[in-house]
Amino acid sequence: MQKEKDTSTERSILEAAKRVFQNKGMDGARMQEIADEARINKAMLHYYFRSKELLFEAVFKKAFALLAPQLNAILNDDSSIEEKIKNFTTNYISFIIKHPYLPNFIIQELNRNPNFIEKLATNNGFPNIQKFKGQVRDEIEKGIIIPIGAEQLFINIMALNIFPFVAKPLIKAFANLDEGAMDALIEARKNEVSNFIINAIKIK
Amino acid sequence: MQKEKDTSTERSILEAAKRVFQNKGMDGARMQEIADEARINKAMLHYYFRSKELLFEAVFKKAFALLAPQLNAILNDDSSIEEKIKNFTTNYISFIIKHPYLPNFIIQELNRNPNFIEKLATNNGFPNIQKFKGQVRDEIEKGIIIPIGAEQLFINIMALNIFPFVAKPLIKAFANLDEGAMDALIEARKNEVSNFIINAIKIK
DNA sequence: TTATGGTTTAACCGTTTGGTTGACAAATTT
DNA sequence: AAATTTGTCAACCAAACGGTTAAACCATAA
Repeated sequence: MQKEKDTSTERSILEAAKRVFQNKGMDGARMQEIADEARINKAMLHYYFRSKELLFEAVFKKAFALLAPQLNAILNDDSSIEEKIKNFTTNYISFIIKHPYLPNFIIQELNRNPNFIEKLATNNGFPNIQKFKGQVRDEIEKGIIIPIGAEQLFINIMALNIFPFVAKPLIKAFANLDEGAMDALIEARKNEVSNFIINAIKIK
Repeated sequence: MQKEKDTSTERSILEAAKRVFQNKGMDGARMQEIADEARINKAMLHYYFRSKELLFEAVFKKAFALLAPQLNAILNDDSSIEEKIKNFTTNYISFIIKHPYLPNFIIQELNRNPNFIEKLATNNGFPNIQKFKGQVRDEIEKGIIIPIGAEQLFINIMALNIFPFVAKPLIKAFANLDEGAMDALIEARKNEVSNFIINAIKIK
């Protein structure tokens, strides 16, 4: 029929699979539901992707490929740490507001199967902390920021940016927030978070 | 046989169910596996808990009941915010090191079924932010800490404490850490995190 | 000793699951 | 236009699933 490698059928399967896997996870997802969502026969899923496992892998890799460049922005960019934190925080939160399912999906499935990350870690473009490490040491030496391990700072930045999306139902309940108030809180974090981090590490 | 409400069988089912549910989640867990783990017949699971759903609820509520008092420590305690942050951080991280599965389990299952939290929110002892809110406003007025929304501060504290456990596989990969190095990093956070937060909010 | 009532088991059941098959339709090649 | 390849479907399958049943088991009370 078509010669394009990306058949329209293949694309609609991937989109449907993305929606279902992200809502229900690997274990909770059903092949029949994905087929219905894509409005095709269940046999087609196997024709294009052979098995549930492989279809899931395709979806997962695509999701991860979306996230990775965002993280490389803070790890491999050349600007100062303060600038990086400001840019990353605004950009990352805007990005996740558009893909709210993403962090949860990746974290959940990586915990289910930690070896999974090895299938990704070999790819080039996989985020790596080396350059960031050097930069942190540099700015500490120059007296720009207080002494802190690059790994700890990196964890803190990730945590403050990602956690609210992951723990949304929990936070909503503890703080008595409805959906709208929670979204407003997250929106405000675009500025709040970078100020918080910079306050914590910058020498005035 | 026994008249105790907590039969040894019931206890061993709950323990087995905890292990299996925490590793595989509600959808990934199998009743047969729980039975094998508890070394009893599968029918016993239904005899004591009627259905998978109810068994899961029992495990989930128990897990949540373990976590809730930890959070109330920071929300409803009377000491100053600085003291609370210091105590909470050390205590909470020590606590989670002993129950590393907990945050992930609760977050994962709450995202799968957000209505679930309503079954818990009615209980007394359910964490609530009201008192903490007043305290934050107070210390801001007195010039002890910088202006910050209580909700934002609460999210930040939760994020910095909990996130590393939730995102462990991801962080390990990005920072090229083996299990031991990662554990050392987390251990160090008992002090790191409270310093970081206090640096960020305290007026010197 | 024998009823009694909670506890435990092996075997079973209907349904759902991921996956397969074989026939057929629509392109592509010859 | 015939032959071949690629795409699509309804029907099917064996295995796994959560849950049930009926009979056995066993400590205690009568």
